[in-house]
Amino acid sequence: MYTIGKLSKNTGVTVRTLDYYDEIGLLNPSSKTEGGHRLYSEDDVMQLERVLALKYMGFSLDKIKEILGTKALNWQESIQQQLDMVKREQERLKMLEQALLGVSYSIEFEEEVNWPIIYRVIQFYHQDPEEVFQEYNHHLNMEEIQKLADINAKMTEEDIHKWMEAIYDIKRHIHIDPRSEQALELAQRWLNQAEKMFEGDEEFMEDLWEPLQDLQEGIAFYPMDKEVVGFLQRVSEAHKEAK
Amino acid sequence: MYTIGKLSKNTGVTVRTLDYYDEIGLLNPSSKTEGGHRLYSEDDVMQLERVLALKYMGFSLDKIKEILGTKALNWQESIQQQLDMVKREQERLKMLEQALLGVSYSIEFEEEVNWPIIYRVIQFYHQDPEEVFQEYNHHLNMEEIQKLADINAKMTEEDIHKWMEAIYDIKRHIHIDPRSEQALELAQRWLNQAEKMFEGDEEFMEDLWEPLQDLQEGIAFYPMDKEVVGFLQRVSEAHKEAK
DNA sequence: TTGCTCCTCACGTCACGTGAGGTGGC
DNA sequence: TTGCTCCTCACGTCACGTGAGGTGGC
Repeated sequence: MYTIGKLSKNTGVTVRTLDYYDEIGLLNPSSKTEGGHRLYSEDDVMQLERVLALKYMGFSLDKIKEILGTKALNWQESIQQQLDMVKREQERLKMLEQALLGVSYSIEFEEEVNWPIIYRVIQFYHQDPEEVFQEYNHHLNMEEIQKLADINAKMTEEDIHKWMEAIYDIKRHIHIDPRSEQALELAQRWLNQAEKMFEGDEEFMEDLWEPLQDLQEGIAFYPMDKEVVGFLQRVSEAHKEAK
Repeated sequence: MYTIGKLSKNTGVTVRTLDYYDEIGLLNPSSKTEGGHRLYSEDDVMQLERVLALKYMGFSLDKIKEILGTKALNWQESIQQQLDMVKREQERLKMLEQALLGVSYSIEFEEEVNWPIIYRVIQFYHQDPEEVFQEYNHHLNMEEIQKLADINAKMTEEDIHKWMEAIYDIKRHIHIDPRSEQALELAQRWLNQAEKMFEGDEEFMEDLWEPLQDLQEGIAFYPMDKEVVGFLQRVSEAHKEAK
């Protein structure tokens, strides 16, 4: 038999927590002293261990009560629900991370806080992953949109950084002579990063080039915009002529 | 000027939420009617948009109030803090996911809920990722422990499933003749999966073989245990002799 | 004037933390 | 008997949701 204090010390759970579990009927001590002090048996300790295990698995106390109270419970179903929740949360965090990185890099490259850009980044990541690219649905079929979403999801921190760096560099030199060495270099750097992200799938990149042209206030491929697309086209044409 | 209802409709934020933001001083309407109804200006709308953007980035309302109230705020620092939080949370979810999968597969293969195994899985994932493998620190150096932790972190759902399947199959046939075809097949299946997880780094696998031998009640490489290690050794020796 | 909108309380949420003021147990 | 442990309230947390009961505005 353990007093509440002993049990607390042995398990690392606070007295208040045990008190609360008693209050909500999750773990009632199997006996009490005459004075009303709680006494926990070995079975109670086992029950507590089960509670803690389920808590670690992310179940709510209500759900734990249900799970431990039901004999023929469908464990696999409960676990599957938890797994679904974990996966949704992981996706949400992934988007949040990309949004934060996007905002961070935009501040880094622009050297000031640009609210419209923050809104665009947020909007971009706020939607459902697949909805983001729906604006291309005039040009691309579902399979291609899925491919785009996958590429986006796979972008690492470094990818996002390099991608934004390349584009901001172009924005800073948007008016230079497209036939110059520097212009070619800027375009080349952009292309290298694009190829890395698209894993060398040049065919798909070419398919995307057309929709990019009438990218209006499109926010996909942030921070690409019409100016940058225009620059890349000028350089590309200048390069073709030179050959 | 917008009434609270109009603003609510335009932004999708509930009236109660705007009411609350007024209450905590996060967004006070810039004017009121004689009767006390709130009137929001265009500037107020802008402020609300900023609040929503920051909220999406995961900041608390208190923190948002601080960010929007300070002129020369260190944005990068705040964003970095958020990113750190996101990363910690992602790690936690990754461990939670692996623990849930471990429990799910243990129920699937054992066809019943085995609490001791659940505790072991939970304990295994409950620790800090690198602490988990500290029990090998007599045999491995820090670099190798890090390598082990990396391999563990990279295990996909399918890896966990196949790994556990291979081991449970061995447990079910633990007493068969190590020279039999079936024993060789079981060992081979285990080896294939191990090689896949270790990305063919056979040298490292051999370094691990020794510590595995005196795996006491070790919980790493769950659900490996001494019995399984013994089986694999018997098969390996029988195979060498046969050659 | 009649709806509709808006107002201000006020309680509930989830899993406890943090006291307060009083008593049990060795 | 003296500390220490334990007891039962009771408020606070975070960002609102959900009423209740009453008034403003076109």
